[in-house]
Parts: sequence; C-alpha cells; structure tokens
Amino acid sequence: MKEKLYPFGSIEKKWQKYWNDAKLFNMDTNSNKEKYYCLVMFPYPSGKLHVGHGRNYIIGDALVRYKMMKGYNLLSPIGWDAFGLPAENAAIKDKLHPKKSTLNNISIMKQQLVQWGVGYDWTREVTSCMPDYYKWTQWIFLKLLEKGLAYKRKAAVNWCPSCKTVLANEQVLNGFCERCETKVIEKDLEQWFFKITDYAQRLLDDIGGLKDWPERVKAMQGNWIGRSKGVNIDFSVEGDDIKLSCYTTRVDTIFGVTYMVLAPEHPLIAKLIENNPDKEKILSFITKVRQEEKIARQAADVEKEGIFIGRYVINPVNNKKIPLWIGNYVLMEYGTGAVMAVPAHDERDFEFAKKYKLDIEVVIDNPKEHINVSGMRSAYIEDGIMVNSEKFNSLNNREAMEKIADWMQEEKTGKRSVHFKLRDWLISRQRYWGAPIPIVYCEKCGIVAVPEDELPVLLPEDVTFSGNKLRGQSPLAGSKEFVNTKCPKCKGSAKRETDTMDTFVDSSWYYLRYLSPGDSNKPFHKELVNRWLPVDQYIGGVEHAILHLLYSRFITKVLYDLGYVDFNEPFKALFTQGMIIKNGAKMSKSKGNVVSPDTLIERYGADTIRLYTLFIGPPEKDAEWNDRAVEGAYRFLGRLWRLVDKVSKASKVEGKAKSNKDLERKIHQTIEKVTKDIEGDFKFNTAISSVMELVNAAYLCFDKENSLLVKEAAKTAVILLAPFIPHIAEELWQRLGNSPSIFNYPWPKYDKIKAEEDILILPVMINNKLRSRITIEKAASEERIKEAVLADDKVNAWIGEKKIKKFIVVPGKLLNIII
RNA sequence: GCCGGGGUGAUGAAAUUGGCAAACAUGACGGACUUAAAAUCCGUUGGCCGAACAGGCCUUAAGGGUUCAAAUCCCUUCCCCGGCACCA
Repeated sequence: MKEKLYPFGSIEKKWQKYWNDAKLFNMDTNSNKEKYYCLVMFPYPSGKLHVGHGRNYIIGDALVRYKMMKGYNLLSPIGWDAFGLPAENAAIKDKLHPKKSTLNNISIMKQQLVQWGVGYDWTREVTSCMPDYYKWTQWIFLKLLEKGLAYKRKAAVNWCPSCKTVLANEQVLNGFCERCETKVIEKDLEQWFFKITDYAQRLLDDIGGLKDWPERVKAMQGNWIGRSKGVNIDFSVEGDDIKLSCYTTRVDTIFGVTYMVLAPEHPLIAKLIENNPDKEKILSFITKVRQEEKIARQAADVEKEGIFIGRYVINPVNNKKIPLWIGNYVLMEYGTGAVMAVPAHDERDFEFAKKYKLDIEVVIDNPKEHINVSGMRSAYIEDGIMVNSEKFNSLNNREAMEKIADWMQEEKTGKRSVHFKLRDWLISRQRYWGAPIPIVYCEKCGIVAVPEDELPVLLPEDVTFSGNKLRGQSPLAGSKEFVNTKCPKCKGSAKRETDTMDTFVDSSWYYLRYLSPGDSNKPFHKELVNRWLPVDQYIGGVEHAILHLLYSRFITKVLYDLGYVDFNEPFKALFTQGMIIKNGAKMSKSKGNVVSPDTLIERYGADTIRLYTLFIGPPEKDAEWNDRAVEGAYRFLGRLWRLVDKVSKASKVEGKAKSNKDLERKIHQTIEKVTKDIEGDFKFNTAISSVMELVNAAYLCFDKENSLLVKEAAKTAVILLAPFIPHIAEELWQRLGNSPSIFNYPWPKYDKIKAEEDILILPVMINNKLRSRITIEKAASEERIKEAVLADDKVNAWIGEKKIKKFIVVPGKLLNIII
C-alpha cells in the first residue's frame, strides 16, 4: 500500500456526515430563491454500481453543487426503478424473492451513492415496486382507460416455443430467445395497449421546441415516430364490389402501376379467393410465410416471394386492369397492408416483377439518359421528367406529385393522408415483478376497471416462480387468492387480470412523484408539480433516447389534456452522457470488465474518482477507462493539498509587481473559463484543465514570492473545483480560514478588466508562415503596430529587398505580411 | 439504403463568429532531492533534414476549392460509431 497523499478517508466520511446533518440537499419548499430541478434517471437496482454508472450521478452532482453556489433552490431527488425482469429471473434461478433481492440491492447502491459523495434529498426517495408508488401507476392506467387511451386487443407477440412464454421485444436477440436461444415465433394474444399513436403528431411537432435536447436524440425520436405524407387510393376489384385501399408516398408514379400486392395477413384475402380453384395452394403459401419468424421476414435481404390470386383490380386514374398478388414483402402493420407496385421506380417492386415476369412501365424518365425498359438493371428511383402519364407528361416529377394529388382529390380517386411508423404501446407483461393491471373480468359485466378507491391492487408475495403448470402465464395466475375476486359492479364472482404492466409505465411519471413522495391521497401535488416542472436538466444514458423519453413525453401530454398538469413537456433540457468503456467494451458483469468504485475509493478516495470521471473527456462522448490516468487525478489532488498547506499561513503581499499582476490575471481568466465551460455544454474536462493551469501557475509563483495572491489563487482553485471534488474542497476551504459549507458561498465572479491581457505578444506571419513575434501594449494603434513590426530584425531579414504587397492586422490576434 | 454523430501526437484530448495546431493530463525520457527506492519539485517530448535547446520543411482520414489566412467553410471520396430499415 502506497503512502497516502492526503487523508482522504477520514475527510470524506466527515463531510458526508456534515452534509447529511446540515440537510444541504433537502429542498426547501418555502424558499423564495429561483428553483432548479436537476434529475438523473433513476437507477434499476441491479446489484452493485460500477464506475460507468457513476458518470451519470457525478455529472448530476457537479451541476447541482454548482447551481447551489449560484444561488438556486435545488431539487435533486433520487429513487429506484425497482420492478423488472432481472429480479424475477434471479428468483427462478436462486430461489430468492424479487422483493428481497431488490430491497437488498437498493440498500447496497444507496450506500455506494453516499460514498461517492453525490448529494440527494433522501427525504424524497421513491421506489416503484412499493404499493404506495404502484398504486398510482395503476391510477394512471385507469385514467388512460377512462379517456379511451388504454384498450385490449389481440396482437401478434413474440413467443418462445421452448419456454412457452411471451417475450418482451428487448428479450429477443436477432430473432432468438435470449435465454434458451430458441427461434422466436409470432403468436396472437389478447394484450393491453396504450394509444400513443393518437399523440404521434404532437409528439413529433413538439420535438421542435426541445431546444436543449441533443440532436441525435431528437433525430431518433423523429425517426421512430416516422411520419410520411402521401395519398390513399382505392382500387376496385374487378367483378366484385370490394375496394382495396393502398397508400403511396409516390403518387407521381400512379400511371406506372403494373400490379398490386397484399400482405399475407390482409383481412380481405379470404373473400377474394373464395371461388379460386387454387385456393389451397394460396392458403398454404400464406401459412408458410406467416410461420416464418416475423423478424427474419422483415429483413430486406430475404428473397421476395409471392403468389398470383387470380383476381384483378382497376387503376382509377386510367382504368387499367392489373393483377392482384400476395407477397411476403408487404407488411400488414404499415399503411393499409396493400401496395400499388411500380417496378420501374421502386427497387422492391422491380425485384419482384423481374422474378415473376410482371410488366414494367417507365413513367419518370432520367433527364440525363433516356431509360429503356429492356435495358433496366434496377429501378430508377431518382427524380426526373414525367412520361406515359397523360396530361402530366413532361412535368418534373416533384411538381407532378402535387398536381396529381390535387387532381385525384378533385376526382375523388384519392385522398391525401399521413402515416406514422409509431405503433401503440403494448404494456401487458406475463410477468410477476410489475404493477398488476387493475382490471377484473366478470362473466356478466365483462371487462371492469378496479375502482380508484380500491387501489392498489396488491401484488401477492407468496407465488410460485417456476414449474411447468405456469408456463405461458404470469406467475400471478397460480395464486388463487389473487385471481378470484368479486366484480366491483355486480359483486358476482370474477377473475383478476394476471398480467402486469411494462416497467416503462412505472418510469413514465416518477419525476412527478418526487414533489410529494409520501402523499397517500393523490399521485402528485398539482400546484407543486406546476411550480417545479418541467425538469430544468435531465441527465441519463442515450439508451433511453426513444422508449423512456417518448413514453414520459406521452404520459405528460395525457396528464396535460386531462388537466392534471399545466405543462406539456416534462424535460426542458436533456443531457446524455457517454458510456465508460473498458478493454474496448461497455462495462458489464457478463463481460467481466467492470471497474468497482469500492476498491478505488479505498485506494484513492471518492474525489479522485469524481475528478477523473469528469476529466476523462467530453461528458457526452464514450470514454475508455484508464487506471493510470486515475492516478494522475490523485496526484493532482495531492498537489492541491500541498499548495493549500504551503500558502495557508501567507499574510503579506510580497511579490514583484509583474508576477503578481500575471497571477491575478490568471485567477480571473480561470474563473471566467470554468464558469463558461460549465454553463456551456458541461465541458467539465476543460474546466478542470484550466484550474490545473492555475495551480501550476501558483506553484511557480510561490517559490519565488510567498504572497497573499498565491493564497488567493489557491482559494480560487478550491472553490472552482468544489462542485467536482466536494470533500477535499470543504476541508481545504476550512483550512484556508473559512467556515463550512463551501456550498453556501457564492460562486466567484470574475473581473473582466483584470482578466484582460495588457501586453500582447503578436505573432507575425510573412507569406502565411510564422516568422517572428512582437510584444506590444494592448491599446496600440494599427500605425504603432506597423512601426513596431518593421523595426523587428527577424521581420526585416525575411522581407529584405522585397516589396510589401499587403499588410494584414487582425486586432489582438496576429499580423500577416504578404511580399 | 436513410437519419444522426465522428476521423487531430504513442494515449485521453484542446483549439469551431476562419487567425500561433496539439492547452491540460497519461505514458516515455532527463535533472534535482535521496545511501537507495518511492513520493515530490523542475524540465524535454508531433514528424522529417540537421552536430545544433542554428535554421528549415512537412503535419488535423484522402483529394480538390474559396480565402491574405482552413482542423474549422464548400465539393468529391474513404473509413468508424450509433439509430432506423422490404415503412410502399
């Protein structure tokens, strides 16, 4: 064991206790200071935290402490996203009840957070698996149900034939079950959904107002919602009064339609093939395609397959008769499940048409090179000039797209429409460790909501987690006391819903609960929530870019529409921190590359880990953990400690005027730089490096002249670093003669004039190459500068006899002479 | 394929209204201190030519352009990471 550079162990314990006793992080509802709500994504209690997890909390804590010094009234809460699969899987494997393992993990992680020195208002802790919390998750379900935003329907879900259970999407890896590696198939089951699609347009539009969200997150959400603009066109079936509706974004190609393809799941197929002699063949084709795993079928590289069903439809714009096919490449979930095929201008249709020798008709010509159908090797998908399109010929296709849409609207052959990729949110889980869906099934009354005053529907604790008889159902189905109940309406016998809710429902509203965590009468306090939200800064991993953040936005909008909150978006600003990588991979227990904070805290102290974590690189970027560089952070803390030790006795200004002035300037420049770096984009790495420069400068000054100013420099370094390394900062602050807590002191202000250089060293370039430097006072006029430059020996040597063509002076920056 | 973000020393990285490329740190090397080591303090450290801490040339993925001036702006190409993807 190496010798300690400073007694971090006792210092850290001392100040952690002090903050706790002083209730430093307890939010004061009555304060009249401006509010600041800093939220970190609440953790899933998985066991022990590693240094990768720490980045999130350390960034949040640094910001909270900084804002505190800036004079804000801080709300910095924490809680536990405590329902979920891993706890249940552990229950099956280790026979440990999920409640026990979860609560145990929470206490371990809580201790780790305290050791890290991250400050939270622990009086506001929420735990989503406790009845006093999930009661209100159930309440949210009821509100959505009342509003018609929760509904039950049969849906195709991921089914593992070996485990005989439904899998969540995230449990399906490339089409295989993550546990037993069996191929996952599609199965129709009755499931509960939230109608998020009703909010698609608003969720998309309001992305525009999220100015302080990362571009990539906004792009991902926009992508996911996937709005497209097009036209719906009805094609009538020849010899029948059926109409087949299809959706296209390329109505400019309507004259080039040569066949139509239906998804194998299309509901009208049965009727269309009723009298077909090849009915059996067609049905067996459909069965074959539907048996293929959904995931595999949706991949673009799967060979296109189809079958002609002996029927024709009429293209409404030109009355052309075109054959009707079924194809494996058409999806029932998107659009209408029927596609008008334009092989000349769509790659997929082209591939299909070539394979089955279907007609190809060019309707958009390449303006650079005339397209010849017989010579086509692939579809022409670029823009071009309209051909074979009657009165739209010779128009540019983009222009024609609008004109055709208008014309079809007038003729009532088509209707402009908008489609989204976003699907409704499937919230049912055949799992135990989640909030029970508050629904009862009554033989007489049907689906009945559990009345609000009967909430919570308690999750029974004595259930069986494994065993053959339960396969395919939630373990709750095995608990008779739970399942058998009375109908709230008719009081007759009824059965409870045994599925639980997706844990993303729990986490879609937790940030509201922090304002009134103990309230047993309502989910959240309207007035407090309206005062404190939207969250000023949300911090978390980019892996939640879509699901959690989209669901939270959705639930907030629903609550807004129902009049429970006055804000429409929950998170004003979002920061997504990068991952910590070790040996080229994300830290994880299964990869065995986790770095434990506990041993590092023991060896170097929490402040070292905090400093290193913030110094490692730009916080939004992934970063490789480097044990040697951790030691560098530790060395710096030792250096800071010794500097304060040296200067704490200084009491006289003794230095030479010039170096005093230099150091004073450096102090103010550093305050400016650190403030701007934190306020800007959380550039903690460069903020820290500039304080390191200040400390280096103070060292160089100290040896020559033991002045009060060096003490001032040390003091400044300590206070500027306080948000990053709070324990040592408190200690040094006290040793410098101040009373605790440093976080009650105002953040230092810089003096713009003192920060300014008065003497400039201007680089002189000749023909764009650096040749000399001149020293000149800041206020020098352009004339004065020219004079000084032309008096410089080096400059004269380079110019020689040559003529000066141009003399460029960039004030305060440099000079360039062109000869 | 589409969308988003990137590519700078041995390494993590600085520098973005265009203005000294490589701050700060890690590693390496050297000096002081020490019986010695550790720790500490002080230096050197992009590449090439060169005896030189003379001087010069080159250098921000590659190529071109704009400009007195480009890591930064524009065009072309390549590569890496993330998301979406047979979405009609």
